[in-house]
Amino acid sequence: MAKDRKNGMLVLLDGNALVHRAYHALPPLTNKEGQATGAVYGVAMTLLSVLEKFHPEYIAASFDLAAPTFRHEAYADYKGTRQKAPDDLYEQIPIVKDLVRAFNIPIYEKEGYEADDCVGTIARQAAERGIPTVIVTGDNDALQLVSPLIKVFALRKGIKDIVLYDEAAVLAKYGFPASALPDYKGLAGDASDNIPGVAGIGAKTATDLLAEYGSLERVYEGLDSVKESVRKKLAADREAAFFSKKLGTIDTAAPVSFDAAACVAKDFDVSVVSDFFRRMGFHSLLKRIPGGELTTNNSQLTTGKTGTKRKKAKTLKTVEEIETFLKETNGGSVAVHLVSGEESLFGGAGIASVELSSGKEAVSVEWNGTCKASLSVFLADTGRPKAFFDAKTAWHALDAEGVSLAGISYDVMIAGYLLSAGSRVELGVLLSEEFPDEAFPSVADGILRLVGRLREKMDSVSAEQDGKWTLSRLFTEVEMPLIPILARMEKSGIRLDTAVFRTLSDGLGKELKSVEKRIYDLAGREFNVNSPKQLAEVLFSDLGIPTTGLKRTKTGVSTASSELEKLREHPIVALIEEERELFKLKTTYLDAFPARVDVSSRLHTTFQQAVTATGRLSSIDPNLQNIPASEKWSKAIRGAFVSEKGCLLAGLDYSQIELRVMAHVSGDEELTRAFRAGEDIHRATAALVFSVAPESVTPDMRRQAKVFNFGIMYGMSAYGLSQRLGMPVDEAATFIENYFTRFPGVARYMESTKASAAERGYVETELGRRRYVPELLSSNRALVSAGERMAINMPIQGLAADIMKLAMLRVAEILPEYGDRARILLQVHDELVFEVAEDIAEGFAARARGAMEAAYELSVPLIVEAKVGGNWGELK
DNA sequence: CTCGGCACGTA
DNA sequence: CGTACGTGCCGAGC
Repeated sequence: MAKDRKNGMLVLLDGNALVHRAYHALPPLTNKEGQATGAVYGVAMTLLSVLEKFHPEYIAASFDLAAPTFRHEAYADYKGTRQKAPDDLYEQIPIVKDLVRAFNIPIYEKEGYEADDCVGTIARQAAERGIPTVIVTGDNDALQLVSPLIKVFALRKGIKDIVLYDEAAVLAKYGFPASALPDYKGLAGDASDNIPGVAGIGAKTATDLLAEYGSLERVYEGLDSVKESVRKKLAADREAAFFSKKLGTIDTAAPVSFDAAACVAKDFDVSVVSDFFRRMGFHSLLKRIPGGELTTNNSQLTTGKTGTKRKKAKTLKTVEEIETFLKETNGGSVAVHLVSGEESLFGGAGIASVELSSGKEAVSVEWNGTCKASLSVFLADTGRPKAFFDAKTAWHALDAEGVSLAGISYDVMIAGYLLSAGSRVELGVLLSEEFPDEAFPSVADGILRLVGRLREKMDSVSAEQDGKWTLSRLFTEVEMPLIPILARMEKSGIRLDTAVFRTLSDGLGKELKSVEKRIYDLAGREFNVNSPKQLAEVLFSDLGIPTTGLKRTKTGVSTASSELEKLREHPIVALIEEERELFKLKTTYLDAFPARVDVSSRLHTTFQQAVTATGRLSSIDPNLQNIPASEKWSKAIRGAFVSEKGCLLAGLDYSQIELRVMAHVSGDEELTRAFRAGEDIHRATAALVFSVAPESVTPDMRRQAKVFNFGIMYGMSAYGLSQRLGMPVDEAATFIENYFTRFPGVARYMESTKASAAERGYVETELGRRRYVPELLSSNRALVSAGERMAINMPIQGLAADIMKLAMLRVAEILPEYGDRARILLQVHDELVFEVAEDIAEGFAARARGAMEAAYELSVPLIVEAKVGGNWGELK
């Protein structure tokens, strides 16, 4: 939970306690020099988590110094029973100090004092000045410091298991207030520090005494009223009790003094921290430092906030300066980069500043006051063209602050994606690929430069495309206008009846228990059914089921359901399949989704526009494009996706869009004829390949033809087909041969696509969307075959995706007529889900259907089926 | 802890 | 040895 910027909070790190905790929580890691780094890694992880979580305004760390403390001088056995920590732990302490210094964090330490004395003293001093403080430690001793202004962030078992203790949490844990913890040690002692306490008094008695008397002193004052058995023990060890309390008390009067100015959390030098992480081999942590992924080994390219080697963007502070800057752009395109507070580990949530670049000049503007107001006008102005990397995310960030974004003219993320669909599109990657030797004064400047570079590249691709459509047209007329539509869909979300999910989950939980029990009975022992490894062991070794004819995976015999199918006779197989099915449903959907709904019970996905190799959208966090649709579960699960009161859901899906597209791109006469005649395409296919009259096609023949139709589009082999249909390979081969004789246009399409892909290295859709297929250049035959299948499929799947995007644009055009009474919620590749006011639902569905069918002209009809209902389950 | 492999949900 | 995705769990290895 990110806090506001300037929250005035102080974070104090107990260096030694964190090192100890991290050392024991992680396996013994080493960097490539063989240096032990496990504890350093753990502390680095913790530090990053703390910064990401609190964004403190002040921060400091403390470490023990070697000299003995007053505790050792007063008590020779202090920590006497503690095993000396291994050398490779101590070796890491100086490295952890380097880590802390790399982050520009001051260190407080004092000879004769332990780190927690320094931490306690600083915390007390800060609290006296009204500064809220969080102590980060791996040690519960610090809990005694908890007060209204002081909290303790304590690592427990691992390093991910962290609890933030305030007064109530300490009281709940111990049954007495935080301040009484030293008294508790006085009574019960502390074996880990070899603090004796009162002999014979343990946790239970100590807690009872403190709950009643409040402190050690009061216990002894009221000794007469304590029951005899305990009184005797207390009386005998009076001196030890007070001495133990003293030993167990953190000294908050250590000779250190909190210097707020010195502790102000400064933006650190990204290159220093990233160099440190590289030296340690912590490559996975690089991406957690803002701008860290943009740094190269020797920090040449640093687009983070504080790289030292590049000139800084000028910071504008007044509305006049902003207006002057905008005026000088002469209405030209301005690149915009919103800097979130999160991007600085010492910032906070929300937008912190905005970087703008006109090409001539790059500036940064703080996001507050009149500057924010002035920028808002600019951002909402349709007439001011603005370029972004990932405009949709910016749209949401601005929307969250009540600012509208219009005039999105260029998104370099989308442009980069269209130019290299399939490879990952990240700003840092694009910049270093296009401008390897340059540093940019601001991210916005890099974006603006990319606009120019990617536009040139796209123009040159478009120049070699001779159809009606080109990559540039696809970009300008389809992908760019789609951005605000997707943003609105994501913002709308879809309502989930969480009660339905919870009830289903409970039911499935019980069902799972019973299925598991039956599996264990049959197996003769308990094991983890969800572990393919353990399952294989049980099936093939314990139960002795023969593995002949089964596929193997890298790690052993496959237990995929298609393989288990072959073991049907054994009663355990059906149970395993049921277990997997129920488990998947429960964990992926039923348990995960209710936790993600907003206050209105709506679930918001993110549609990714720049990831798939074919032009489809993808849906993540959560994926709403793979909600079960099977006969068995769709009613229960999709039924819980409901319409708002007074509204209905409308589901409009393209019927057989990919097969229609295949008919279109292949020009196959028979396929085209069947679609034009409105025939059932699978039945028609079956009639042809089985050489029977359409009316004599049996359901099983139709099922086989359906498998076949899809198989063809994916470039399926005879072997694959035989597997799917459970027939011998030669029979499947005959089947395929027969198909291609009956559909010669499809055969020609396959061959010509493969040939042109091999020659040019890429395939395209009719709208100019391109996919490069480097696999075709491989010398590995399997890879080439895989490449051929991708090449065959992409123009089909891709054009279907293009058509759907066009349809979304056409539908979005009619939405304003309905005001806020109709909106798009979801896209599931060939289906759109709308939420519409009840009274107009049917009428709207008819309009939207018309828009979708007219989205693009194919040589065969595009047919859309529309259904209206109160929930998603009723729409199929 | 992080990440690859497996399994499985969708079109 | 059929395309395109995302997610959850396990278990090896960092």
